[in-house]
Amino acid sequence: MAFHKKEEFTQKEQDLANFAKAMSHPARIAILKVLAHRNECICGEIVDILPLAQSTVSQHLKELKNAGLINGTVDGPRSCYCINWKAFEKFNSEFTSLFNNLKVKNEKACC
Amino acid sequence: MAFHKKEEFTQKEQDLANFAKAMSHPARIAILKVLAHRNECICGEIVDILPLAQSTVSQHLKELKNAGLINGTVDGPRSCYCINWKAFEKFNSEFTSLFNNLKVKNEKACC
DNA sequence: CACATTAATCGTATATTTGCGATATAAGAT
DNA sequence: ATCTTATATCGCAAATATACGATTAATGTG
Repeated sequence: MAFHKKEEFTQKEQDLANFAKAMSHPARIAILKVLAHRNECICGEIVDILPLAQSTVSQHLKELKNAGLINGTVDGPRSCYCINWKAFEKFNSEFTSLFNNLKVKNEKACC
Repeated sequence: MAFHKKEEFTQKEQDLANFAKAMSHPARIAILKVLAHRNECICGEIVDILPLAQSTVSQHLKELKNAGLINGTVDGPRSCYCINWKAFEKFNSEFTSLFNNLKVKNEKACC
């Protein structure tokens, strides 16, 4: 990278990119899926489900948490995670506002 | 990575992750924005707009094209790109189907 | 034909991500 | 107090991503 130019873009562009980056690995998609399909929060069950080592899963969880996609609370020796729905709503609205307004008129563009 | 485990996940998980990866860089978000806001296809105007070298922009365009987010046609010495709206629709529906059904009942989850 | 223009590709340096085992931490159980 | 269980963190190796300049390819222009 020589010197990351990411700062040269707008904050919104960076935010969207960061959100996307958090979801840019199948393991993290799988984690989100597990979390989304439970009413209760999960802990290490994710480790059993995913084909990854415990430390790797922990790292993915940390990244999802850093990106704000999930919330996590430490409960003694075990941790509890769940989806941060507000973050997804924010992403969804920013994502669609970027594209959806223009979709109709551009549908039959040149290429 | 030692040996990429990405194949161990479902195809849908990989597809979603790939889509997200394609959007995981602010430069690529910016490119998509430019393409979305024009009725005509653009070529090297993107290079003028972005704070990146021509070769770098070309690389980002290639990644977006490989991921199927944009279409591109070579027209002599210049190239013409535009958004692949169908891909975005597919992503949007898969993305929302992953989460939206569960959103309402989980809204007030534990953490 | 020589030259300018536009964009892709190659080679390379550096940064970041992914993954794991080992270790540390924090609580409950014995 | 020691042991067990559940997780996080550290340190490292390998893979990918990011960025750029130089080069190449393709076409139009003088």
